Amino acid sequence: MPKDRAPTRIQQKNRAAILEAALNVFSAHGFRGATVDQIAAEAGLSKPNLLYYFPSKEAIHTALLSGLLEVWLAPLHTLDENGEPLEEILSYIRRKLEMSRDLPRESRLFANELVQGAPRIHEALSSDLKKLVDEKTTTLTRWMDQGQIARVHPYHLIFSIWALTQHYADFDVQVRAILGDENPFDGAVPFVETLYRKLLTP
Amino acid sequence: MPKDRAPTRIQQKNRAAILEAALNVFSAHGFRGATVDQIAAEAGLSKPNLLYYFPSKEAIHTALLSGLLEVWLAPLHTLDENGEPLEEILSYIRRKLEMSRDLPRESRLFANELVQGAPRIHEALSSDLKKLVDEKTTTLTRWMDQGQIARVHPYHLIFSIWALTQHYADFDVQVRAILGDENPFDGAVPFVETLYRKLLTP
DNA sequence: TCTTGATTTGACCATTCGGTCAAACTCACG
DNA sequence: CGTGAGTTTGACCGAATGGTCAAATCAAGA
Repeated sequence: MPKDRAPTRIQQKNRAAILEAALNVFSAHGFRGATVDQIAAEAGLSKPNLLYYFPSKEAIHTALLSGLLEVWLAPLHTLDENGEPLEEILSYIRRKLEMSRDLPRESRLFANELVQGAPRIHEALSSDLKKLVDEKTTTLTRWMDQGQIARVHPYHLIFSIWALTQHYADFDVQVRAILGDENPFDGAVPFVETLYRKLLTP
Repeated sequence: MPKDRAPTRIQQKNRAAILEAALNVFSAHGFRGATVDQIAAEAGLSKPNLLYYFPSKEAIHTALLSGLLEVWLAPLHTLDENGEPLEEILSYIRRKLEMSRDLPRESRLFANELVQGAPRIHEALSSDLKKLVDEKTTTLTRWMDQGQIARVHPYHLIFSIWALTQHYADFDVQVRAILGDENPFDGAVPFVETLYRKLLTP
């Protein structure tokens, strides 16, 4: 394996290619369904060469997940307690919808992991994610106490946003099977916006 | 393999045990992640004995999916065009939530399949499912035309119901990691009901 | 250029997996 | 009981898979 000194150009390029390929393969087939050969082929490397950069299939998956968790939670981080409540929530929702549209592989990577019981990220859920959500629900609750948005169960409000937005990435095949040629997001954006305006307007 | 005459008691019992075990294993690990040995062990049979009842792993999966698709879509079938619109929709939603609570394995079985592109049920999506959804959106649209419920995009209304209700089964680990000991459905039922009342009240 | 560490690979290995088969066992019924 | 169909299994097979290793190749600095 490469020394843990400053990474060479080749190391940077190959590590990036591997993670990109792994994102394709893991998100499409799940951890167990993905093969090292498949990832190596997609990254343009031989299998032993790939295993020169990451010690195991599991290590690739872990690196991918932990690297993307930050990206994945970024929109919720930006929910600003000092902003205008309804607009803050709506712009969070819009960003989540954009992520479903622009980063569907990332969404499906997490969906695969979660639906199978999150064996590899259970830890992060009950620590990092819970902490972040608790922090933001505090803000939501304050807004409700001040009558700036309608009072609803704050945790379920967040769950509903996740469910509604990620549905378009995770279950894309189903959505497209029903909508046909219509672009899902053309209808989804105004639908979801209307929904949350009606729900949250006091 | 057993003759296709009237199934014996043993055949009935073993076939049922296999499908039950397969539901456990496939819903927890996905198609690729499940092994025939695992299913056989859970059904209390040896592997060759299991393969005496079903010709292959794929055949078990197919039998399971097609058998459950009917169950899965039953609640939407019962949406009655002659009923009271909002109550019809709300009782559909309640039934879907009950299914997430009582049949989470079935939900995750389909979720696993869908998130990986539905390679084995794509056909059923664009025929049976689309037909059913088209039929019901016609009813929804008529209700909107008559001003009995608010006008929203009918397809996205259905997607939102699926997303919100199935989320509690499919991403159960995540929900529980955040809610802790609180029973998810205690909060989900009133939350979702409020949401759709506000959305759909004209 | 030469050397040394970084990179790449063909060959190989152990294990797992889906599936087969012939032989053995069991059950229902005449 | 006896017998034939229905049921069960141990042993086995070929392919796929994750991973290893020694040897070969490459690249950059002295």
